[in-house]
Amino acid sequence: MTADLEITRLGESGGKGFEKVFAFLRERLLAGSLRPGDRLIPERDLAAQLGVSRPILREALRALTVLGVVEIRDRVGTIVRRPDPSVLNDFFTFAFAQQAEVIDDVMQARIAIECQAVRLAAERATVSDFEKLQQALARIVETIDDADAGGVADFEFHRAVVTAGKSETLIVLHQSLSGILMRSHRGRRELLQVFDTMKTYLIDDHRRIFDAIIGRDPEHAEKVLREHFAIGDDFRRRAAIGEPGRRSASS
Amino acid sequence: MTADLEITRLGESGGKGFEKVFAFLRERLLAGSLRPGDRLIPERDLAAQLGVSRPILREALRALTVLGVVEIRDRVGTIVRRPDPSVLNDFFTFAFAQQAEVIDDVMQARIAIECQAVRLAAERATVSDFEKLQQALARIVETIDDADAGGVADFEFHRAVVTAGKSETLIVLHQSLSGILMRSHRGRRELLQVFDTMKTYLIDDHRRIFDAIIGRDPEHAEKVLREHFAIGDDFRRRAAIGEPGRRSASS
DNA sequence: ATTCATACCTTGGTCATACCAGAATACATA
DNA sequence: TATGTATTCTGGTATGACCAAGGTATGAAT
Repeated sequence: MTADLEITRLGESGGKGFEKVFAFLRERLLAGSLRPGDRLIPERDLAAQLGVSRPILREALRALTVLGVVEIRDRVGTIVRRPDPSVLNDFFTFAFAQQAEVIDDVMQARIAIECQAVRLAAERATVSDFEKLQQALARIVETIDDADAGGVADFEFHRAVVTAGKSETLIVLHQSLSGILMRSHRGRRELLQVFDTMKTYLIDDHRRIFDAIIGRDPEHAEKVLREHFAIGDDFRRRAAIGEPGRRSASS
Repeated sequence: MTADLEITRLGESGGKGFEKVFAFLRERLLAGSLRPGDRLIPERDLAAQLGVSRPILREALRALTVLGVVEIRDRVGTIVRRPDPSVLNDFFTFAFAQQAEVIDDVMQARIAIECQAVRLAAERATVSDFEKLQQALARIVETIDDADAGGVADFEFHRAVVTAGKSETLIVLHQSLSGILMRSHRGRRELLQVFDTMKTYLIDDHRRIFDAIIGRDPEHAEKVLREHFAIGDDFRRRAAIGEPGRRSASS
């Protein structure tokens, strides 16, 4: 369906062109005049009705695009999108990137998200989730000797945990934060730092997390996951100071 | 200072105009070639170097603007901004507008953030933080009979807790999530649902959280905070189904 | 030499027009 | 009715131009 905008007295709208248009569209979007799935009228017409040129109208539409509010489909039209939190990725990428020193800080947020998610997972996980977790766990065992693939498997397991939590918001935040960590040097290095003593830690810890979820024990699940992060951090810390870490994992 | 972009082999960059430019700028921003405070070269020059027209270049710049990455100053230039979390609010306004059903989900994320933050707070809080928390606590007691002010005081306390955690990432996320919850109907209603039995709950719970932080006990702090949320959720649930909730707060 | 007023250049803000390519649609044909 | 083709519609992009005000250099006045 095409949403025909009721344009009324545009001249008095404050702002200079872009600001005016953007504000107008935002109002329509937030008020609900424009609903997900609606298709805006053609750019030329809309620009004319709003009293601005097409380039300016497009600036506003593009701005709404990066906000995930609308989607401009080539040779089709501009349609209102269903609020999709995934656009947060772009934002977080900018917000936290380039600040290498905040990686540890971002990690804290990831821990926060996962610890909450694992609780929810223990309550909400379905049989399907169990299977996914099982597979992820198996993958970790399989790739235990491959640094790269192992890192991916590790990440996938954690992602499966969060997914099992069934919280869209947590899933989105986790995805965003993971992206940041992935891009960081430390994040990549982490994937490579797999010495022998780490293998059992990796496998056993993840299995315990899995068991806790299966056992529907949120409290224990979080506890185990939290320890998992603590130990991982310990490993990373040792690696950072140059200690080979060939000794046992006893702190 | 003016950041002169080293343009190299632009033709091969994938994407169609806007996408190409946006990707290029994003890469520069993320890589650190462009740092906060830097001023981009004039639009005309930049457009020429990137091989696109000025309108397209402006679309990309405008997109970066809504992401809070750069700031276009009229008749001055485009300068790279320091990551400013405040733009998240504008963003979330769209992302979760009129989607009341996701409020509970967002709340899960808030719980996640705060539970992690309170742990950190118990470890990192300074004397200054203690004072802030003390004041926030006192404010809660003062405004216990005022629904509006009380709601604000409650929020301020939680904010103080997160702040005391000294994690920029958690602070940013908390602020954003709080913004969403504030704007929601349920969020506002929550502030109004202050029946008598809730008063002691409000005061006692927050005091216990405060004590746990003072006592440098992360484990206990999280436990208390989590219970606090659970009870609050219980209150809200009862209010939602119409039960006056005059009974005691026992489970 | 210092101060200050003025003209000039720069730079973002905007508009109008034009062309392209492909999706959507209408229409003619088998 | 089914199908292939021509037309229209729509976004994607490029040019060139004009405006207004911030910056700056110039030069006169002190």
